[in-house]
Amino acid sequence: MAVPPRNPGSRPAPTETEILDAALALLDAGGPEAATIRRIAAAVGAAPGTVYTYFPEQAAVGRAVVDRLLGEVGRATTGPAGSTWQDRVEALALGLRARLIDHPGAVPLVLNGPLTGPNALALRERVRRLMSRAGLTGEDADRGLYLVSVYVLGAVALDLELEEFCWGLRRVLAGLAAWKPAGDPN
Amino acid sequence: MAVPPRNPGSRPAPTETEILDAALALLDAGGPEAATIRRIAAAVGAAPGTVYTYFPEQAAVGRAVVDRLLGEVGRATTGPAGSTWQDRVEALALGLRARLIDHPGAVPLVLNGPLTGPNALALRERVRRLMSRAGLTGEDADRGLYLVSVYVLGAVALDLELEEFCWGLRRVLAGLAAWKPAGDPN
DNA sequence: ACCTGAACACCGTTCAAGT
DNA sequence: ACCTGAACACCGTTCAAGT
Repeated sequence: MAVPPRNPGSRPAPTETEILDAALALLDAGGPEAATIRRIAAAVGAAPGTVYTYFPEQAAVGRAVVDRLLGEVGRATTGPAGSTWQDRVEALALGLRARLIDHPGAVPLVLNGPLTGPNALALRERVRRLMSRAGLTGEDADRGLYLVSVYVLGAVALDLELEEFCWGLRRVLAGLAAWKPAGDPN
Repeated sequence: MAVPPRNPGSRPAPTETEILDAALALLDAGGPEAATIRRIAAAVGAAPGTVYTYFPEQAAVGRAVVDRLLGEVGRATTGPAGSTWQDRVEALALGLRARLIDHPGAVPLVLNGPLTGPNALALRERVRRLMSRAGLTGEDADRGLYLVSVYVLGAVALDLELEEFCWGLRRVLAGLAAWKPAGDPN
């Protein structure tokens, strides 16, 4: 019953990245229920307990997957220089929507978590700056950010088509634009 | 080892209502993970398998709980006769928010389901009629309904305070009101 | 220091057996 | 016809034991 230190000739110790890759693949293939610790471990050729070397609990794996997706949104969305804040926020919202639709199994993870990973915070800060450029400062900028976040997450959870999504998003952004300034209705 | 047909002197066979009561109580007390089939059965003094006499699977219990909550929203919200459609929609939105905040453990159930129970459909029809009164007809009424639903669910998922919630909701309704009509900005 | 794999305390769901 | 409770195939998490 001698146990080889690691499966001989097989993979070396898994990377945190490999674990997240496996988790996302399971999520994509089998929905939110499929990314179990045991299956993730099996996918990287390790014992279940090994996952706990990298993450303190199952939920932490989910949070890391979510933050990776948010990082991709931030990296993929580079607004054209001359665009308005609405266009830039819309681009980020569409990017987030696209990532979530690519990985529907991850949507429940996004809806449950408090979204406090580093990429989440960076994205939040970025949108806050766009909001303030729109005249929404301080608390109003935060509220505007919440409004947009809420809209995107809810729209994905309710399976809005792209057309409906854009229809509503523009309405939301119009509502925000009309708020502070004295109204310049062109 | 003779087994009495039912726990002697104890409860008779559980009602569907009793099962839903127990599920909601567990949800309230212990969050979304707590309402397991086994615990629901224990709470009504029945064997686990008994639950399957009433519901074909665990998810069906969750859907029934959600539809009960939506029914309460509809029954509790009777708009004052002379109010505008915005006021009525806002009242329904606030009612839904209140129910969900009373039962936070049920929020994930609302976000996952397709919301097709009878009470969900009735509520949907009611909001659709309000929307059409606002000049949003046909597809636009549906989109407006989606927009409001999306907003409420997302706002609850992200823990918006009442003040933020109303701030955003009015912005959303203003965006809707400004859509079809030629604009009567008072 | 890190990994294994057995063990613990749970799950949802099914179904033969009882009444 | 309906309910029981054992059984099956899973879970997340812990931890002694090995290297």
